[in-house]
Amino acid sequence: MIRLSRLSDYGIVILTRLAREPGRAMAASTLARATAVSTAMTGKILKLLARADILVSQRGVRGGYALARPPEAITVAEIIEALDGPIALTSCADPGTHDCGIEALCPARDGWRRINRAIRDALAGITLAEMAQAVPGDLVPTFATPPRAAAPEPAAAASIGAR
Amino acid sequence: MIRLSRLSDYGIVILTRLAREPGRAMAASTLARATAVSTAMTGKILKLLARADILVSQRGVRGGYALARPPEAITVAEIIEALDGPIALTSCADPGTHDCGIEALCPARDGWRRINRAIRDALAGITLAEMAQAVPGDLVPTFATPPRAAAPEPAAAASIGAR
DNA sequence: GGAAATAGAACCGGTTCGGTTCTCTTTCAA
DNA sequence: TTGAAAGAGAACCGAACCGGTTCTATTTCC
Repeated sequence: MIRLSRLSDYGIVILTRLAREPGRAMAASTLARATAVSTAMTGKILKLLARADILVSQRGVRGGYALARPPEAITVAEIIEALDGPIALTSCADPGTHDCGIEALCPARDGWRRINRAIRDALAGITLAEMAQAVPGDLVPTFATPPRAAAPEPAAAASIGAR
Repeated sequence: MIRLSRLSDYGIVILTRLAREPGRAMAASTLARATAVSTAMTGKILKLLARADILVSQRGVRGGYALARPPEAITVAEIIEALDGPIALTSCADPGTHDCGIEALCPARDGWRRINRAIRDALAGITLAEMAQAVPGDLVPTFATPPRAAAPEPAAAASIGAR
C-alpha cells in the first residue's frame, strides 16, 4: 500500500475546514476543536503549512491562521509536499540526489520518472476547493449515536482515511 | 515523501531482468546474482509475484521462475499491488473497509477517490516492457571502477531508487 | 534416495513516524 | 507596563512497521 502520512491526512482535514470560510482566520486551538485533531498535532501542522506559504499566520493574543490564497489556488500536491516533502516514489528520479550506485546504467530511470510525473500531476490537478466542496455540517459531528466508543476519542476521530 | 517500498523496488528490478528474455525461466539464485538483491529477499519477492500470477514457477531440481505473460501485458500497478497491497493513499476510498468514524460526512472522500484513481491509472499505464526497454548491459555490472566501496556490497547495490 | 529447487511461515532488529512537551517570541489589552 | 494568549521552533519518546533473515516442508529430477 502506498500510503499517505497522517500529517498530510490531518492537514487536508484542517485546510478543508479553513476553506469553508476562506477569509476568516482561526486560532490553532479552535481548529483543533473543530477537527478533533489534537491541539499539539494541529499546531505542528499549521506551522508547517504557514512555512510553506499555504497559510498566513498572525501571532499574538488575537492571532491565528488563514489561507494565504483562495482554495481554488491551493493544490493537494502543494499540501502534501509541504507536510511530507517532495512527491516521488523513488528518489533517483529526483535530480540532485545520487546514491543509487547504478545511476548511469539503471534501465528503469526513465520509467520511474514518467511514473513520478504522472502521480505528481494527478495530485496537482486537485484543488483544496474541490476537496472542500459539499461539506454538509461540521467536519466532526458530536455523534448523536457514537460509532463504537461511548466517548469518542478526540485524538483519533478526524482521520480522513483510517487504516 | 510518498515512497515505494523496497519490496516493489527490488521487484521491478528483478522483473526487468526477467523481461529481457521473456520466455526463459531462471532460478531464484540466478536472479539474485544477476540483480545483486540478496537471495533471501529475491526468493521472498518471487514467491509473492508467483502467487499473484505475474510469474509462473516450476519446482524441483530444474525449477525456476518465468514471466506468466509477455512484458507488454504486465503493468507496474499490478506489480506494486502484488508486493505492497492495494494502491491507495487512503483506505477510506477502498470499499469494504470502514473504520474512519466520519464516513458518511467525510467531505473529502470524493476527492480522495479521484486522487487514488488518478494514481492507479498512472501506474497501470506503464508496462514492464516499457520499464525494461533500453537496457544496456547487465543490470548490475561488475564495476570496473567501484563507485564508492572497494568491494560493492551485494545486498545494497540493486535498488532502483536509493534513498 | 538425495540434491536442488520452490512454498510458506515465523522471527527479529532497526528505522521511521505519530505524537507530545518544552522553551522562546510576539502581540494585545487591562 | 505587565501578563495572558497565541504562534515558532526544536527536542524527545514510544510504538508500529518494514526490511531482511532463517527455518522447515514440499516438490522434482537424476
